[in-house]
Amino acid sequence: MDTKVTIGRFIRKLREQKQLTQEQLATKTGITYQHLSGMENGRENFTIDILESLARALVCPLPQFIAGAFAPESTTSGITVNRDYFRPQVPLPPGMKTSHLEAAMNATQSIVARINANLLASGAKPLPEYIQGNNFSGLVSNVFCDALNDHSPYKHNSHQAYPDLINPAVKKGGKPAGLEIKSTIQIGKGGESHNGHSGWHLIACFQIEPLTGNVRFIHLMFAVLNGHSQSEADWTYVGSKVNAATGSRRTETYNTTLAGVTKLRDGSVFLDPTAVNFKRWRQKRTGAVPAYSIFA
DNA sequence: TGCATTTAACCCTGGGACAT
DNA sequence: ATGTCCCAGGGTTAAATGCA
Repeated sequence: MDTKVTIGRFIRKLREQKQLTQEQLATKTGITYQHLSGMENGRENFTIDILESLARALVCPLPQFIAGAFAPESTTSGITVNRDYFRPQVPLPPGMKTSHLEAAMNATQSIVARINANLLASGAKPLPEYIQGNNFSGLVSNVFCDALNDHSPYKHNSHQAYPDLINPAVKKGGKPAGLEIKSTIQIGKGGESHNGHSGWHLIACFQIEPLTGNVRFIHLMFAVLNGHSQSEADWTYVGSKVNAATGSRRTETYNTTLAGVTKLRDGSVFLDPTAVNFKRWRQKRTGAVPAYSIFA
């Protein structure tokens, strides 16, 4: 679609939402209503100055204004993950397939994009700008969990219980196979949690597009980690400390050790090489590099 | 070698459920 | 009311690495 038409339609949409006539908006903007009409219908060009005035009159910051105008297209294109980035040789939890992951990743990206498109279309900010960063990652983690529930054999566990997901069809020692999900924006971070449990873990790294607020998965890694109480634990206890200044107590936390992080990195099942430069990551392992590893 | 960039390590935040 | 167990994570910076 022609850019003038796209922006023009968005101007009309915002104007109607604000219940302004063309004449009223034109007066606020300092242009004639004929000029505004021409812009709304994609006939006339417009300068940056006029766009700024329009955005101001419509109470929508210019960056969000531009993003909003183009957001509907971003919800229908460019939000599916690149299949070439999957590494099918990497071992996955029992019953999990890369096709399940692909569907869940696309569903997650799509949900966030649809929320953002609605927000931007009404002149609001994209979703991540309303939410503190760590909590937004929590949101992504929750949406991704639900998408895996819908698109894989791994189903919701009970609320706030470990692990996040279980595969009831695969039982080991009477217990269903479990999968713990973490999501983060920090590339290659490994795991940081508050339980340090044993079992399958999935770390999903994503990026946030600046203007649209949409998310894009760039790295998924799987590993079976040893719990903090095991002899060769993949977690290190960080402890519960009191901030002397605020009195705030830090929640008990476990970080994955470099050995645990190496296991996870070996299990990189999806990696966008344009966003993740793993070649400089450190490793700590006892045995040989597995054939499926990105380091092999 | 010196500067720029990236990573690993460490410190930090919010909340709820439940037993005592 | 308090403590302990869970849930969800990010931000900063010294050190390591890349590169001209």
